[in-house]
Amino acid sequence: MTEWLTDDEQRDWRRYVEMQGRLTAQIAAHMQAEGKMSVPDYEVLVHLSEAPDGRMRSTDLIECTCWEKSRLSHHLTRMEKRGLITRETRADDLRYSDVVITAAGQAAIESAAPMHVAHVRTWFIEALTPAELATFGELCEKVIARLDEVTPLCEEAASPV
Amino acid sequence: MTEWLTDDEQRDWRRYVEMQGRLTAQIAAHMQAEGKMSVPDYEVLVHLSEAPDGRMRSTDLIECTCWEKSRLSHHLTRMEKRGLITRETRADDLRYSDVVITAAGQAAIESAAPMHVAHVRTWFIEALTPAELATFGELCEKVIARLDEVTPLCEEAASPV
DNA sequence: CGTCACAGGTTGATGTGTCATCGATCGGGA
DNA sequence: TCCCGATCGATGACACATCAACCTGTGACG
Repeated sequence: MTEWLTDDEQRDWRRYVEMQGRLTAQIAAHMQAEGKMSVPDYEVLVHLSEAPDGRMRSTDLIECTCWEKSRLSHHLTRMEKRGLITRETRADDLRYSDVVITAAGQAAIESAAPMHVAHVRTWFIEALTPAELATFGELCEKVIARLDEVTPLCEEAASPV
Repeated sequence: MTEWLTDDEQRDWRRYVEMQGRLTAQIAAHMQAEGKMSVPDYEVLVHLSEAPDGRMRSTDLIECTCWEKSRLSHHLTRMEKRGLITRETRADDLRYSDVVITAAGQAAIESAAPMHVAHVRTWFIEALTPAELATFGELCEKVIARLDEVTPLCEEAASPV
């Protein structure tokens, strides 16, 4: 309707943007410095380490992470180079390939996880009371619901003509 | 204290992570597709277009954006190549240089701004009631306060020994 | 007047994300 | 049996972010 935001809307939007930028940067920097890995590395390793045999198909990793397949592929190449994972083509269907966590990857995730949790706790969870945190979570959920609802419409609106 | 998060804490943290990832991706993708520019382009152009004469020193842009100077320099190089800005060394102090928005840059920002506002409105602001938005903003503010408070301590804690 | 520390700004190397495209394999229907 | 479409995954080109090193005016201090 309106073309611009009200002062209140703008204030709250900018607060969110500032918070998310700083929180993301803070966590990424410390993960890199102390844990010797990037946030994306961490994400992949968490999923792998929770999977049976520390092994998953690429397709399932895409599902878990919501990444694009090319991003995953590139990232796995780099992680393989660093010795955190290996790739194995599946015998039963040659199109698929398994991603397997290595011992080094396992060790890395085990040392990084508690640190990451501590950071989330320090910079985010402890900033709010339990009730506030619950409220915050619900509001995030509402935004997610909005995205769920709106995204398909946009996809359709963008393609025709 | 604890090494892991409670179920509630984890749920709310993951909601936040999902929301922020999807919202960021959604906005960036549409800015690129419809506005023909990236979010960083947009940020630079907004500041320039608001400055008198559409002109600012690099140093002041760094101040506004909170970017590293090398990031700004690289990005300005790309924007210059795309014709959105030009650079001019200042006559009075050769160390400084001015960044100036071009007519094309002005046109680009003027067409992109309402679109960006509409997206923020659609995917974020309208997902919440005004009261909820205000609450959300306050909670963000609390997290920011936490970051303000903790960051200097971390800097100190990270360096010694 | 030197010279020297420093700040503004650039550059190159490296790691990362996205897009478009491609090669290969499987599964189903003529 | 043979093709055909769909799917998995990889790749190359490019945009972006960070780090470290660098060049160069300026201004302060001897």
